[in-house]
Amino acid sequence: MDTDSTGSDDTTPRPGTPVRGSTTGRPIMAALDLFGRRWSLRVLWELRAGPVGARELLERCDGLSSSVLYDRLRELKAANVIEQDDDGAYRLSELGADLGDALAPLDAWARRWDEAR
Amino acid sequence: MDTDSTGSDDTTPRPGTPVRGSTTGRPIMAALDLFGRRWSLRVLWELRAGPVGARELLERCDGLSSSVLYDRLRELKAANVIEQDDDGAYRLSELGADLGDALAPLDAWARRWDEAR
DNA sequence: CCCTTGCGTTTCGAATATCGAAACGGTTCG
DNA sequence: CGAACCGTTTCGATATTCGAAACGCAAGGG
Repeated sequence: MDTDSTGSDDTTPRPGTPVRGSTTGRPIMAALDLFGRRWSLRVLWELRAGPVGARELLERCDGLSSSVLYDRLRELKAANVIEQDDDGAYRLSELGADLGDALAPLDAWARRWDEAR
Repeated sequence: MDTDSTGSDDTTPRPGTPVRGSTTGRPIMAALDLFGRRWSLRVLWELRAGPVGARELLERCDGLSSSVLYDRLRELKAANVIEQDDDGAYRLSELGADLGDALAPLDAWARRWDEAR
């Protein structure tokens, strides 16, 4: 069924690949597509602190269903943002850790957003 | 239909409000919910450069349907991230402009992501 | 041994979000 | 008047997500 052992598929946004809503292939557009999928950013967020197993991710993200979680994990893995260690738990790749850092300003913004409520 | 003239509704994430997937109301969770909706980040991205009309937003975001666009515009407006000027065009609020800045590292990351492909 | 517990994972019908195209009302300009 | 543009709404078709159940596997206890 899937000849690609990496788990990638042609619906996973990657830089250099045409993306939903944009045929330019600009990296930011691929990123906005990938992270615009529900729970995508949240899963990333929960992985910042360190490796987390799939079942614990489900507990931490109340309302996330396992089917969608595994869709996201597949996509993020195919995008080289996360990896899976030998005991099955998921963790950010080197690139993914950078992404976590890139998301810090968003966290800071959200706090200002809260104060301005 | 809607008694609130600001256009807000109880499905629009706001800081201090319980959010899909989290009852803690932590600001970042509300943000991740709001921006995890399809086209949400992209619309924000297209507004960074300045005011844009709805019909032009539709052209810039190939694949975005008008119905969803207006859902997003309503949500972002209710969240005080964007505003609408007198001639109908949309622009970032002060808070929204800060958000645009907070998203810059994501753009930088996406480029590194592209290089590491 | 079996039985329970916890894990990562898959399946599939139901609920919801998004698409896609058409239309409405308003304004401007010829 | 009528064509062209605008912001906006509607609604059936399609895609995504939910939600709960189950599978196979490994570890540990009775």
